Amino acid sequence: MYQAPRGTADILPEDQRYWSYVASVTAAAAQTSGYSRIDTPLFEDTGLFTRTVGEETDIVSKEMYSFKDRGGQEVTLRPEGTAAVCRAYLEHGLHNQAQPVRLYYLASMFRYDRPQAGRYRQFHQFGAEAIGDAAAAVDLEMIQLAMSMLARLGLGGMTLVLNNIGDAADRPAYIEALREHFRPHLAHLGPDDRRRFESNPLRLLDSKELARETFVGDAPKSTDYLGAEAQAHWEELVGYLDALGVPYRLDHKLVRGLDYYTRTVFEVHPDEGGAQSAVCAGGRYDGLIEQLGGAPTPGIGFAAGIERIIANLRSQAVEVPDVRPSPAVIAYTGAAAKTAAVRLATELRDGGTAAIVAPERSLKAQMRYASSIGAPTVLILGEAELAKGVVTVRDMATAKQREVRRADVGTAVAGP
RNA sequence: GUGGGCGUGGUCGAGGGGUUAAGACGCCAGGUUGUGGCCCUGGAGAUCGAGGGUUCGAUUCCCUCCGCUCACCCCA
Repeated sequence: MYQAPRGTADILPEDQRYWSYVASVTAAAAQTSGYSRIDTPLFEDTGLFTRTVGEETDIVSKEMYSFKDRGGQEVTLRPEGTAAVCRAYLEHGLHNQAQPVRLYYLASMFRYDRPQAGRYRQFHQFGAEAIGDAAAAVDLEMIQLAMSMLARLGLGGMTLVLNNIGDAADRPAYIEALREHFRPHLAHLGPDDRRRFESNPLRLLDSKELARETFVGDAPKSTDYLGAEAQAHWEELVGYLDALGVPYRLDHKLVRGLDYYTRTVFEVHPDEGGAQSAVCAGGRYDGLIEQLGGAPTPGIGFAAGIERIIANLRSQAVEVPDVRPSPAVIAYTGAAAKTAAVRLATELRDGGTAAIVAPERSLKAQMRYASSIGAPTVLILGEAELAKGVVTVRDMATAKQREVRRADVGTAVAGP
């Protein structure tokens, strides 16, 4: 027997309601903030990701679904959305439109990870990007979009975590300061953390092994190493958040895994959550467009994990409407009635009324079938009805039924 | 890639080295003459993840592999 590939999942009819709910609510939230939908290809040139996300990041170095197509092109199933949106922004000259350009997407992403709770190899993200405006007000807008989207979904207990990792120019001094700070403790570090010390000292800040160590809490803060402009930008953003009463938690240990982030970085976590719990994460990427060959252009965005959002909808028991159809069922007895049943079903569908013909069983079994699929009404066609030119219309909720002339069935079923 | 837990019919889930492997849900059919949801009865459906080993005999013990799952790395 075949199984779905590791880390992938089938979305069965009974679960579809969560997906359509999330799709419609997130789209409405995005549009309320002025964001337009964009869709980009499922795969891209591999170089798009290696150059933007970062060669040394785990995403690029070990998690990409890359392959060579029949023409010899190196392509990769997209592991994240921002790079592709920026590519499209440049490719279609969106920098010639009024800036900033506000875009959102809802799409599958692919990462070759070991699956665990809240993490899949094929997963889905809602993402929003605002490209072409460096103003702190846009940072605020992006954060508000993330938070309002979660609120619209009916999710509570979400905490915004915020930090500022400075501009690319600020980074070297900060990294050096971190190394200085951790160097005396090198002897106490495990192999993973020694590796971090060398490759990416920022990662030491969110190391789980070191989470209890006081010398991590005492580590230098990136916000103390901001250049003048980044500092002003940061103070403006925090000022907005405070003025508007947006609750947030400043976390100097929040660093993000992708190379392109600058200045503002943020995540949203449920207060109750397991290991892989962030539902939203994002930040500013002021160097990315330029890195892709465009003019220096600021940008900011975030992505939300749909599977994680749905997990929270379930755990918080948020009411989500069922989207499965509930067609009228046409029951019949006798061979002659079958043709009449098929004809009636056709007419109803042509008139826009959902209708199906019951499976060929006893009337009792047809009724049971109609009941179990949640049919609101059953239309019964038997010898008696055929002879009289009527259809028996049974309301399944009230168990009341009446005879309706054949010609009037369409309006009787469709009407309230 | 590393480590822990698990792997019995569609689903959940007992059991146990030896005649026909419980039960529940679901599915199908009946409970008289053309009618659902409750109830009752019956039925179909499992080579007990795969391969190998120990044994007179294994689904039950051992090994390997595969899969699921949780955690690490990392991340939505």
